[in-house]
Amino acid sequence: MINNWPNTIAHIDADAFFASCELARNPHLRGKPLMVLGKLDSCILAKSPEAKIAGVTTAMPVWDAKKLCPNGVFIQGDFRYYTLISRQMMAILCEWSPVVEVYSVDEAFVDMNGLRGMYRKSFDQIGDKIREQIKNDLGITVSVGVSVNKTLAKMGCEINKPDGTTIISGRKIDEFLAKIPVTDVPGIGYSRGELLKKYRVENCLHLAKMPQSFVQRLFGKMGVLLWRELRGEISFPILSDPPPPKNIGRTSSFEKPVSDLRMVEGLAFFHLERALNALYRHRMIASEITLHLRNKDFQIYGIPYQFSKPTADFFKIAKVLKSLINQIPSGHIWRSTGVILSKLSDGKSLQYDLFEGAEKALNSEKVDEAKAHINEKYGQFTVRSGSTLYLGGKCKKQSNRMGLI
DNA sequence: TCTGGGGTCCTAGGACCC
DNA sequence: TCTGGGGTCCTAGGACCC
Repeated sequence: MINNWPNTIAHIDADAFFASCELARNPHLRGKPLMVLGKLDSCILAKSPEAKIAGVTTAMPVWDAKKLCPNGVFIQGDFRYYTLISRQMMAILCEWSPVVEVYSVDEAFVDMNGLRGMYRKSFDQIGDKIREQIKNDLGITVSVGVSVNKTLAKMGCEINKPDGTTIISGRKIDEFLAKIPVTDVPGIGYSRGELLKKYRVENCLHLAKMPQSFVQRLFGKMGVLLWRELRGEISFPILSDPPPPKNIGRTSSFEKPVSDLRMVEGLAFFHLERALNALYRHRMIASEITLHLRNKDFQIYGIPYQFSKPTADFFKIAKVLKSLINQIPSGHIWRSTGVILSKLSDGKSLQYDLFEGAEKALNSEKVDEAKAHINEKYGQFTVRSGSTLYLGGKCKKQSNRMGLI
């Protein structure tokens, strides 16, 4: 049988995900402007439709949102709960297709090839059924876009939000692109948008009809990949097995900028534990650590250190971190700090250094493994090192505010 | 826009080698 | 220390995403 859909991908995107999750467990708040915050007195991470109508935007500072919505409901984000709902949403998608790429906490790509025959339904009907099932089971709404590749599926998903299904068939691509500004293409942000404006390329159809040499010259390799997707070709296949991370970083701001290096040390060690928990979860080891700092003018300082061989040993890494903290230039006021573990490799290739004593290394690893196990089961900071106490009683508060305990 | 935290990919250019 | 040209590796920084 001839298949006039050479490739079919769906993009599923939850509508105002964090806010929808809160409304699902607090139905009495429906109809009110609701906003989810990163931490207290910070910025808005998600908002209900009512808050959106009032003019609240994502990343807006809380005090501005309070002016727009004096009677609004402000809720501190509960990322563990959102992760739980996210997993359930992904599980529903896996019931529909064997190939699902989890793209972010609230988004996924689904391989739709062959599903039409299997379910004896149109793509439109399948999209509607998926939305219906997620709404009934989880109490949140999602939007669905279906097209020939990821970029077009994602763009389609955006135009019928919330709670809509959009199909962009191969024949309808040009008609669709003509209505969409170039800055709505995922991969074209502010600066690429500004550049295209100078060439008077404003809608996506215009961009898709430009010669390849033009996009190559302007945006290099990435530009050509995007341009091909706009033309209905495939540059980005679905990755149902996520590749291992290349870096693991954990950073955050201080409540107020600080110059006291003991405060920097406390927060840096706090983030070292978080980063190592993630490293153990992935069963990986790191060859490099960078102490990450940002000053009050938003300039970034990174102080890197290369290990003689890849490691995941807490004590070894903590000692290095301490030495990096001693290298911090004086006379600065810091607004954020953290730790980045990079040059990661598979932990199974870990070789013990005979010269420093295999027994010590094994014991140290046992402690780390037990800690990771407990933290995985009972929460991230059930067991942690004493170094984070430098936060001077603020550690618990800080982590509470990030919704991590 | 007065700015949260966690990532990825690409590119230019310097260091180094023959 | 200057003189060539070509290759590779690495890093910093830009741009973008959610």
